[in-house]
Amino acid sequence: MPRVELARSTGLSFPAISAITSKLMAEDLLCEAVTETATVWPDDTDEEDTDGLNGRRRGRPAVLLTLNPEFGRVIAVSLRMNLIETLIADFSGSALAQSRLELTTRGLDAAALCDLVIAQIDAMIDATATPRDRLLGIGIALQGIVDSDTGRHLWSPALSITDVDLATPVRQAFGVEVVMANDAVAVALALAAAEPALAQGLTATIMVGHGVGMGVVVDGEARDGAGAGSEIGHVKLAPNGPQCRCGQRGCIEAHLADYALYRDARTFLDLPPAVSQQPSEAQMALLRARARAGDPRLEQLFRQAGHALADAVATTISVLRPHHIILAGPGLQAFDMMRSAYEERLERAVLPWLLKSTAIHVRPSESATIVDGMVRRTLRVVDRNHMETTE
Amino acid sequence: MPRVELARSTGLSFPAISAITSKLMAEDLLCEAVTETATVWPDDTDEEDTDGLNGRRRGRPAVLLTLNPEFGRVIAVSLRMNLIETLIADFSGSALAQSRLELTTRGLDAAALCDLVIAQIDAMIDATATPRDRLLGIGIALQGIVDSDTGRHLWSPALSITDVDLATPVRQAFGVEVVMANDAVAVALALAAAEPALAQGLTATIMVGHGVGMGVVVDGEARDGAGAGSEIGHVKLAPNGPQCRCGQRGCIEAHLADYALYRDARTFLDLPPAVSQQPSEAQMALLRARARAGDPRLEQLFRQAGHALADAVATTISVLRPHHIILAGPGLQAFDMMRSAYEERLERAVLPWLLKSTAIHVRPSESATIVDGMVRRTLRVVDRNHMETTE
DNA sequence: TTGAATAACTTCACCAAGAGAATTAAAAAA
DNA sequence: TTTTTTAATTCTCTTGGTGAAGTTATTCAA
Repeated sequence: MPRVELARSTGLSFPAISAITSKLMAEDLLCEAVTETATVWPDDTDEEDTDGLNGRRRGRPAVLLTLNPEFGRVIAVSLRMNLIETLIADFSGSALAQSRLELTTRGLDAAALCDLVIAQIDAMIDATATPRDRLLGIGIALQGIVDSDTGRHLWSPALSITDVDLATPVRQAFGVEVVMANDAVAVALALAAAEPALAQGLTATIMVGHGVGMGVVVDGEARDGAGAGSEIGHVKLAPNGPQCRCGQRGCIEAHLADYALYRDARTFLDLPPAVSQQPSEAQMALLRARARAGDPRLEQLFRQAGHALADAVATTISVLRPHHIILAGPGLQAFDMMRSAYEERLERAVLPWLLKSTAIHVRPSESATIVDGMVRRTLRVVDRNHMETTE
Repeated sequence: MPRVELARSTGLSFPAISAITSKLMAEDLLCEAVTETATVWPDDTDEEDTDGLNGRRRGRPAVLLTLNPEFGRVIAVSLRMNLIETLIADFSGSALAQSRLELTTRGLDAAALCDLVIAQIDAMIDATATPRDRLLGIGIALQGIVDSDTGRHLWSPALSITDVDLATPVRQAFGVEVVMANDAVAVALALAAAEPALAQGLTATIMVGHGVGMGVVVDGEARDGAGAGSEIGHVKLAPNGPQCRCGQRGCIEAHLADYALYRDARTFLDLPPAVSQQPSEAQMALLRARARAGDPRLEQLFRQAGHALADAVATTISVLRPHHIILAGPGLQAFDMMRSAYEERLERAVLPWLLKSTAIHVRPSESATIVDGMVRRTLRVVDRNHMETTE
């Protein structure tokens, strides 16, 4: 945040940083933070003189620079099974307002969907009294297949329509940049931002929840274009496996996603029916509770899910050879029940030399992670465009 | 090749190109080609004035620039099952000499392997009377797992030893840059260079031969670091499938690689034994001939191989979502017998929206493709280093 | 309180890379 | 020969950066 730190991290010289930051401050994009009395310093020196003055050092103290939160705002939308989540954030990424709209998404046609998304965005703008010219960008995270080149939404389990262009109408409605991404990419970004260790090298985030998706992040940044999102959930484990929502059989998702577990459990257990085959969070919690209570059939179901998860990880390691794999999403709340089956299968499904060179992290993230990550992605794109235009 | 073309392709201004090229010419890196009488022009104009003068146009003709072949030389080594192939090329990438050394690679220890590789390189230098200071780089393409960060050779089916550091001794012996890569990456580069259409966007090259590997090329360049090479061959199709050389079971490779096909065929057919379980090219040709002659058991074997190939393609598409997939390597010489099974399986194993957005190309390349691609890779790295140091 | 000491910034002179305009060069067409 | 056309160079100028020196704000020690 202080200029010295910027100089160190960018490798640029000190005068260059000075020039750039003063230009950005003239644009009101950056501003100097109020000098706090208890400034925390990075403890990168091995000196013994750690005096009692709360980490203060001699010399002129660094002036902290922050993004001016008032420079503008971005809106992130997460569109998934029976849920449209919307969030508006200021330029520093802090949330100002959010909304959740539950509805049967599979009942929508393309026009209705666009109208709905636009209405949600409008509502956010109104709720926070955001001037139109202060809206800098809109990010839409989608559950399903996004064409990385065109941004079109090719297919989603949440929708009965295919090949939807959501970006163009929204861009026309608000006249700002619209960023489309797979929701797993958004989660991957949020997790990489939260843990700096995961923002080093190639990180693949497998998100297990309503579906099974994957996002790829390189050095903390989403990969542009092809290769950013992945449909690991629709890799086939067996030619004649269980039915998947995608229409094919034997997909990893059909063994591992919440809808698959709930559907399979209902064949031998009395459980309340799910709306559009999509169990709610409460229903999934119930399922886990019953399994933990010791139902051997449910235990077997979660063991099979563990196998499927191991196969997803094994395939990802073999094909992508990432430095890190993050297992994320609400589905991981049942990881304790999958663990032994997962580990046993993983051992046999990946070459040991590959397994050794990949670190696997389990982070059962919440649903808010999607819009959080999407805000980051959108801000990043807005930033980049701004640089290019004012350069 | 001419300066105008460089300006167009790089987007730099004309004076900039002039300055850069004249600097490089002073370094003897570039030189002007002799003005040929029948200069071939790019036919990018739609003008009707295509006179009979063999494509000549009005105006000052462009001076063709070429890399000075005498600027230096690079050596590429391909290390694979029972074979060490070596090639020395001039700075323009033209081969000057090559050698093939057949031996039982699995009998070597680390020191013997290093000595052997160094001896092969020495032989190439001597054979072409290359002054030591003219050797700019050495590229080594390996069958097996290469650690993209350290360049260590973690595991190879061709060797009984694991975790070998071949780069350091070779670098010390010759004092030049040593580039390590998976052999599939080398093939991918060679194919991308041969067909400009394949050098656009993300291209995954699946090489089927002694093993099954994959190389990833983005816009004609090998991806650096993690994610360049992939062990798609060791993705598992079934937990208890056929035995693979890697020690695990059910790998794609164990259904598809030449050694697997030959081994399985020998269980029901009289065929000459293979050296170290590695059938020769002649033996594989014999196998294909017998299958084409109409042996139903062999036809079934190749159909199963077709299924495994489809699964490899399906997994690659789902995880990587590339623009192009190239199926390459000698194993594809039997593609006609795999085709129907391959197509039928592929249809069921990939989401149609993904399949539609990936172009699949079949290129049964020869073995020389590996060293060819490795020369390109090495030249590219040497170039880059040169730029950085003289900058 | 008052001056070192220290560290964060700033200013200034300078350099290098590239852009645009005008100039020179080499060939075909008139 | 002269004109036209296209390639390449030269010149000037802007821009984005560096290094060296100067300025400012703060702690510590006399």
